[in-house]
Order: sequence, then structure tokens, then C-alpha cells
Amino acid sequence: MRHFRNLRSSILPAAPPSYAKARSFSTTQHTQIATNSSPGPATRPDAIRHWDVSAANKQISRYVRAGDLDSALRLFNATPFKTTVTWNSILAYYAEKGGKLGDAQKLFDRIPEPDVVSCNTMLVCYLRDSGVEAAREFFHKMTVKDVASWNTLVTGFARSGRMREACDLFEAMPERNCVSWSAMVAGHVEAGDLGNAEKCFSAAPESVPAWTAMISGYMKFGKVDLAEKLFWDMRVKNLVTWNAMLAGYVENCEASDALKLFRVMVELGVRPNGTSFCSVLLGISNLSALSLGKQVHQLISKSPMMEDTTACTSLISMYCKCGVLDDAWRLFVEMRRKDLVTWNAMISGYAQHGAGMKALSLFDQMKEEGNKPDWITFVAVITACNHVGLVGLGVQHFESMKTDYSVEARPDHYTCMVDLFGRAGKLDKAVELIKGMPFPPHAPVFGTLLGACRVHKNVEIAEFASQNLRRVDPANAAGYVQLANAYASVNRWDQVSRVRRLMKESAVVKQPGCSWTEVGKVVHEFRSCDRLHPDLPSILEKLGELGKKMKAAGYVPEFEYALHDVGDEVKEQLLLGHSEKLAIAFGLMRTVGGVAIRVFKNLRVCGDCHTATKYISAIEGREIIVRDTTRFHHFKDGKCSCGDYW
DNA sequence: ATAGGGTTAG
Repeated sequence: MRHFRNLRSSILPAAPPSYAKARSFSTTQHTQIATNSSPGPATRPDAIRHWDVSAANKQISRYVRAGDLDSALRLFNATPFKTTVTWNSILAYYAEKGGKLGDAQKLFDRIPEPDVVSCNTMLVCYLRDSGVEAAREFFHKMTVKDVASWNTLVTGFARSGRMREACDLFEAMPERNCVSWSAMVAGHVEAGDLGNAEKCFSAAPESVPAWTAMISGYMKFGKVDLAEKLFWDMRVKNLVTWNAMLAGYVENCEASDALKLFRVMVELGVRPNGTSFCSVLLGISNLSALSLGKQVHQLISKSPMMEDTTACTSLISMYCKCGVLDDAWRLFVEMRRKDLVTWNAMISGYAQHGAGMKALSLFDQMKEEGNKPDWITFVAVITACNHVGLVGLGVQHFESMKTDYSVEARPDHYTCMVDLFGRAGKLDKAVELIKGMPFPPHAPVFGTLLGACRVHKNVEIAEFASQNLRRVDPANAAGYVQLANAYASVNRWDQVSRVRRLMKESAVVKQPGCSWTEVGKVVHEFRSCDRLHPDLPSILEKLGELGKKMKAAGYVPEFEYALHDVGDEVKEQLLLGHSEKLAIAFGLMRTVGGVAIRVFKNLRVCGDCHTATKYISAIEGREIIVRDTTRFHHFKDGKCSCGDYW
């Protein structure tokens, strides 16, 4: 079973979702779709009189929702007769996007007759840009309030983890609706309090949002069964409910269930939106199932979803994660409306693949086009500097991040910086940086430092890193394994056995390694020293041949990566049995020459496999792309894009 | 307009 996740058994729908029949799905057999917007009377006399205004307002809203402020403003300025709704539509842009509180305030002050909606929208702006305290202040200044105003503030408290105040406010509300209840359910979930979420849920009147919030809650607590039960018990669901299930499956590493549900959903006539595709594509990325990703791309390209920024960004990310940078880039170039996430996806795609210069020039281009980078952008940018070995530039970006862009450094940035210094051999600098961190360093910081110590053969700092890593994350095997490797690299075998003993005593379990590769739309999975794959005899034969050629070319098996106390001959067999090598050999046998092989694995690339793959790429004249837990390695002509540091 | 679903990073 585990060997063949058959992708051909069309997880995707037989017929594409029908966007043409936009309204025809609302009352299908099992699924009723609840709509929030009431259709309203078709022809009121004044509706006819103001037809122009209402049509313009609708169009402005559409532009705003699509993130196209320029077009929205153009139409706004061209509209001679503006209603408060017209103004509100523009203001909604700032509430949605955030980051421009000043502009929002200016616009708000210009509205001739602001109504509750204007105030509520402004309230959201405050909440997004300045936090819940600023929102509370504005809320108290509001002369007219409705349920939405209260809901906004309740949500504000709930989302910032202040459930106590959210509850008080909730109790004090003059009236409540389903929005209030669902916000409370979600708030308890966010606070990690499933019990109270359930209590709140059962006290709430039945509504789609409350049920959806509860489904999400169960999913976040890993209770997939309960979520499923709730979902299938629901008589009336809407698109958000379906999306909550899709996202929940993916979150719980049940990507294939997400894909199955996606198929059901489309067959019932529920049209997926950008969010649905987001989850589906993320699931596909987790499976590294490129062929499925391509199918979804086809589906999207025949639909209006091609205009959806979220859906397209997810496609780009999927191609990056499946190791096909060219296709990601092609999409990126073709995309009409890019947002920050899109830029981040592309920049980090290049950074992860080791194309540092490309990532950096993209970063410049992004700024030139008026986009403000965020913390994720800087993770990618520093990673990119790392790959090109530009330590000074990396430091410069790290510093300018705070001074020029007021982006606070997060744990991830420190990990990147330690990597940057560590790779360049500046281990002291890395230690200095760690010691000066404004918050307690987390495990990856020490793990990265430890890795660098192994490469630069510094056992003293390796001890420091390992001790701290074991303290912060005792279950992490890397704290022992990498320390042992560092000692092995300077031939301190007494210490190597000491560390191994230590590891045994601590009962840390090394995660079993597994690798997989897609051949002919089937994902083939291999474990270390696999015994189950039916093609094993021919794979081992192929590996034997390769081993001879590799040795002739100068390859020496690196026994330090065979962590067993056995003779060299057995060690060599163990190394050849590493799941990565099995997957690569299988890929070589089963694909035609000239085609790149993509292998994915659940652990970091092992040193011996890394060396071996370099030889194999030269011997077989093939490009081999290996994705491990942290980055991509592109092997070609005996070299790797990571420059032998990872 | 307020809620429930979400991409980048990890």
C-alpha cells in the first residue's frame, strides 16, 4: 500500500467545475449552499433611478476585492454622484489590506455622511494596523453602534488571545448574531481551550458559521473524526465549510483525503474558490505530487481562477516545492496582479533552490514596484545571501530590516544569520549573535550552528551547540548525531562512541528515513534498507554497478554516516541501502535519459548520499534534484547547487 | 461591514 500512492486513480474530478453555470449549484442533492447575500427585490423605483450609482458601487467593490485599488479609484473619481456606499467601498480596501492607516483616516474624514458601516470599516482598519487597544478607543468614540461594531471588537480581543475581555464584552452586548457566536467559538479554539469552544458551540443557536468554526476547531486539535462527523451531519453548508475541511485535512497530513473531498465537492457542483485551491495545492505540495499539481493547473487555467491572486500564488509555490522553478517563474511573469505573498513565494523559491542572485534581483524589483517587504521576505533574502556567500550583504539586509522597514527580527531570522556566519566559517560571530539575541534562542538556531561546526570541524563550539540543543529540544536526535559527526570529522573516535552512548541512554529515537520519487504518475516510496519494493532486485543490481563506477571515479564511502557498530563491508551495504540512493537508482532505471530526477525525503540529506549523488549525476549525465527538510539540492555534472554545505 | 476557510515562512 505504502509503495504506490496511485495518482492516476483520478483524485481530480472527471468534469471540471462549471463556472459558467454560476447559479445552478445552489440546490443540489446533498448540499445546500447557504448564501449570505440576500437577492433583494429586483426592481424598486429608486433602484432604477440610481442604477448608475449602484452599478458603479458594485464595480468598485469588485475592483477592491480583487486588490485593484487603481481601477477602483479611477471609477470612484469618474462617478459624479457618490453615495456613502461609494465611499465605504474604497475604505474597505484599507480594512482588507491594512498597512495604510493614515490613508484610511484621511479618506474617512472626507466622507460627507459617514454611517455605521463607515465607522465599522474604520474600526477594522484600527484593529488591523494598531491593535485591539486602538480599536477599543475608536469604538468608544463611535456614537452609533450596531452588532457588527461589537463583533469587531470581540473578535479583536479573541484573536489577540485576550479571551477574558472578549467574554466580558460578549456578555455585555445588547444583541448577538451568528457572527458573535462563531467568533467566540473560534476564539476559544485559538486560545487552545477546546472544552470552552465546545461549550460555547452547544450554547449557540444553529448556524453555518458556528458549525464551521467548530469543524475548524476539531481539525486544529487533530480530531479529524469529530470534524468529519460534524461536517456530514450538516444539512446546510457553504463554501467556507468545505474549505475548512480541505484545510483541516491538509493540516493533519491527510492530503489525499483533501483531494478526495475536493473531487466530491466539485462533482456536487460546489465551485471552488481561491482558498479551496490554496489548500488543495498545499496538499499536493506536501505529497510532492507534481503530476497532480499539473492537473490542477490545467483546471485553473480553464477557469476564472486564473485571475485569482491566491490561487496563482499557490500554483507558483506548488511548482517551487515540487522542484520545477521554470514553470513557477513562467506563471509569475504571466500573473497580472501580484501581492506581497506572490513576491515572497517566488523569492523564497529561488532562495531555497540556491539561486541567490536571482532571488536578490527579484527583491530589488519588488521594492521598485512599490511593495513593502515583510519578515518572510527577509527570511528569503538572507537565505539568498547565504547561497551566494555574501556575508556582508546578508548582515546589511538583517540590519536594514529593522531600521529601514521596521520589521522586528524573529527566531527564523536568527537561524538564517547563524547559517550565514556558520557557512562562511565565522563560528565565533555566530555564537556572539546567539548570545546577544533579545529572546531565548530556539532549537533550530543551535541545530544550524551545530551543522556548521561539523562542516568546519570545530568540536568546541559543537559541544556548546549540542548541549544547548539537547536542553531546548531533548527529543531532537540531531543534537547527538551531529555532535558525533563533528567528532568523527576530526577522528576523535573515543568521543564519537561517548556521544553515541549518551544518545542510547537518552532513548532518543531517530526518525526512520524515507524517500520518494514520482515515476509515471505513481509515487514510489522507499525506506532505508527497504525490503518491500517489488523492484528491489534490479534496484540493488543497478546500485551495485553504480557503486563500482563511483569508486573508479574516486568515491570513498563515508562510514561515519553508517551509524551502526559493524564491519566496513556491512557498513558499505548499509550506506548503499539508504532510501535516497534506492529512490535515485529507481528513478534512473525507470525514466528516459535527459529527464531530471526529483527525489524527496523526510530527513536532511546524509553526507554520504550527498557525495554519492554528485558522482552519480556525472556518471549518468543526469540532473538530480533532491529536496530534503530544509532545501533543494540540484546535482549536475558532479556538483551540487548547495556548494556542499547544508 | 462584523464571522467561519487561506497562500509565503516554519
